[in-house]
Amino acid sequence: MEGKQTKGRQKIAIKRIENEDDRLVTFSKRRSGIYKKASELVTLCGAEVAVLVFSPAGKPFSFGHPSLESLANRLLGQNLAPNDSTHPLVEAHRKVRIIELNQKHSELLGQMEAERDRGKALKEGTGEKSSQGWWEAPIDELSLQELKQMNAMLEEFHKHLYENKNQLRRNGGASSSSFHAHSGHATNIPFCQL
Amino acid sequence: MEGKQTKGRQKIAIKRIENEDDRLVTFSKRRSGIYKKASELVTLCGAEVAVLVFSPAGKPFSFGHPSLESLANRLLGQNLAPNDSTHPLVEAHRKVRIIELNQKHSELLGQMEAERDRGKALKEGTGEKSSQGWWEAPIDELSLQELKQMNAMLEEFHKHLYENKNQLRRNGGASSSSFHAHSGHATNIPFCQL
DNA sequence: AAAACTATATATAAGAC
DNA sequence: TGTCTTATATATAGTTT
Repeated sequence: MEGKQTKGRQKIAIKRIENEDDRLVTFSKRRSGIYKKASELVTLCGAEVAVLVFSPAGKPFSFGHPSLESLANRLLGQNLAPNDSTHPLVEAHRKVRIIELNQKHSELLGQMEAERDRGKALKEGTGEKSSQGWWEAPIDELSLQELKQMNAMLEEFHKHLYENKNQLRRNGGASSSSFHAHSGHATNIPFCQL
Repeated sequence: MEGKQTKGRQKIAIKRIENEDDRLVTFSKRRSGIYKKASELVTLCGAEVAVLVFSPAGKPFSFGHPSLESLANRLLGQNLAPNDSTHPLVEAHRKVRIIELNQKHSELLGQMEAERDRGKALKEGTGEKSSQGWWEAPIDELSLQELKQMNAMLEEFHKHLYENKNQLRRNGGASSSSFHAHSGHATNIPFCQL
């Protein structure tokens, strides 16, 4: 008699969901959906997948088959010998890497500063310049080696997130103010939520 | 009059696809699907997502969100004190953390047993969803500072890509055979188009 | 804030090109 | 491997419990 019980699934535009409640629910539902898809891919094709998600509030969630942690662990775990936590070679390499990064960073800083002054390029450009995701092409060519490094970084990243979240946050203000507006209590972070 | 033109989508069990061709096709299709989902999550909820996938052959693919690199960089940059790269306490704490992670991991392994992926979402098709790059939203919230770091990170990342691309690739042989059928020329990679 | 529940929008298995 | 099509399996928006 009455038309329908519910409106059923409605079409929505792929743009930020303004209503906070809806956004949160959607975030939760879709995150689960992605995990499911990921796990199916693993099972169906024997692939390995890791998914890292940060809620808009800044909380980390992740899913991974051998798992993000697994791979990172294997890597870090090695140097993680019984007595000596950091393998000298690894540390050394890392140090160098960081120094390089900093240099690179400085250079870019200058360029971007100029860029910004000339008219905040990134903000308004918006549309079409993104015809092809920047990660597409290059990533395809990544070596396993690279990926491992990236994984290790993620691991590190996560770890530090926990350690630092509540403590060091006086990093100059600027850097930390961006996201997670509301007090990130985040004392017990769901590490790998399935 | 003939019944149907095709059988349409058929139900399949979530278990390894034995036929290699089918498996590869499925891997490709689903990977794309996951990337799309990931990008939608980013756009809809302002989340940050990174997906890392290894094809059964060992070839890496990924879909990434800026914050990954951005945050990682900020972190690494920190402990990157002028003189001492690894603070003993931090190291110690890390060790414990990893052990915990491993345990956690073992537990989870039992529950999940699969995850994998596939990619490429916004690319080009479907016009409308790409009206706004997935990174737009989150980027808006990023401080210039963040952006700069992110760029540095990406730069570094890409650079290594090039350097290693032709060299270390003997990772088991299998890795190179799978995808990227067409010669990955990829000489001029679109770095980070802002 | 989680489950359940529709009704519908999407993703995709099969094929064909 | 990419692309397209078709018929169907799934994911999920909106609502309710």
